[in-house]
Amino acid sequence: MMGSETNSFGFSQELRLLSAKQFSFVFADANRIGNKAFTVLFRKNGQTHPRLGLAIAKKQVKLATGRNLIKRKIRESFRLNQHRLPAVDFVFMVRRDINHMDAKAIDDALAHVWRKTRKLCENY
RNA sequence: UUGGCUGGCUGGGCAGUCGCCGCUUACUUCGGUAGGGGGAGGAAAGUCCGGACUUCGCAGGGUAAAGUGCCAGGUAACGCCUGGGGAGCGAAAGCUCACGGCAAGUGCAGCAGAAAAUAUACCGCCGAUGGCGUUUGUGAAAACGGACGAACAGGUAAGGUUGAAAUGGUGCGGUAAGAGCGCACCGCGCUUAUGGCAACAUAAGUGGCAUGGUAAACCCCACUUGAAGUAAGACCAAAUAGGGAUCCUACAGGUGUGACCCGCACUGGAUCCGGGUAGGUUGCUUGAGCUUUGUGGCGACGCAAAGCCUAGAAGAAUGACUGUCCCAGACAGAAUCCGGCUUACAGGCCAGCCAAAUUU
RNA sequence: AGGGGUGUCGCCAAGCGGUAAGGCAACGGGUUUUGAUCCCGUCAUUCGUAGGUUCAAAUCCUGCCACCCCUG
Repeated sequence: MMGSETNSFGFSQELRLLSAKQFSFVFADANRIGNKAFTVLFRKNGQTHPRLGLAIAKKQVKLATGRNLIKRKIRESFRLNQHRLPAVDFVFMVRRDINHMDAKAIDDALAHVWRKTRKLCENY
């Protein structure tokens, strides 16, 4: 069942939010999910696939290595789960508590976000 | 072997699967597909210095401002590095040092202390010399002399409890008391000689102490510096607004350069046309490059030859998962590029040196 | 990425080489029947931190740390 029409688990340009306009579109009228690690905004995009945008603030995560690590984690998880997600645009923002979390806790937080999104979108 | 010092290297390895960003080759229905190959650091960091590169009117003169500060060398350049000198620390190997000038000028030093920069007043010491007082000797008297006293003139800077710092130090002589007043040694200054490119060192002579401290106080001396920064800038170009180039005239005023002055450019009129915001392309990686060998130099480093191409993004790429091995992986992520400095850093490896103990 | 600035008591701050002002707040006491007001007293051994210069540093110099602002 997974990946019935597209077998690829790639992460190309179409799956990302690229311009400021696309980000503004999400911010203008967004649904909000939160947990310990993230605040996630999402909005239906009218396409056949979901898209991902990242907004990892320097204020929340000080070190560049730390920010890179978080972005990689999110992208990786999104890449592997992309075919189970509804066609919405995501914008991920981080909370300060993420500094004290290990890799496994961040994975759990991401799984929580994907589950919650699916549930909310079924109600549309 | 233990402890210490110095210099350098390294910064998890291997295999598989799924992904990301350039390059290159082939195919292509021009969307892509397949193969090959590459893809963070020693600090990529702080932005503290120095350059390259680019633009501004091409940076000329003077002032101001800022920086550097023993000497010599290295370098594209430096506030960096190397070697040397001096001072300090250490038993040693070795380490540390903003290390020009207060005998050009000005300023500053609370409290305490006699006094804080002027060698003089005060306390004190002396009172030899001169005068004064008392007493006494000689003498007829004038006068002359002796002893004692006060501290009037005067001499003196030895001593004076302080302080961060007190006007060369110690000893001997000397004296009324004292004093570089004299002498010896030490310190300091000056002169000469020798060694050294020089900083400086050594020796001899000489002065009789002059030159207290503070320039990370103003300052003086020597040397250096135009400014901004790749979001610099260049090119292609929807929109919108009116400007731009060339020639001529004027030199008053205004505007412009990192601050000011000089200097310089522009502003006026006539003639002729294209302009440049969003967005895109470029700048963008071959470079004071790396490796090896030889060679000159104590060394930093230079020279020569051969070989190599080693990230270039634009929401921003190196990761995730699984297995396995070990000592269980620190600090940390390129954004124009180099040379340094500074700061962070689990551990591991190599070389040289010093000390102690032991063994041969 | 580049450029600029600020750190002094719980808060707002002055001081810029010689003993760290002041206000608010807090605490203790007085006045008052009680409260408010008012009055008196207490409150900084290391001025963000580590060194250096000086006899003496919050102040001068150097290196770090934290926070804030500007350009786009």
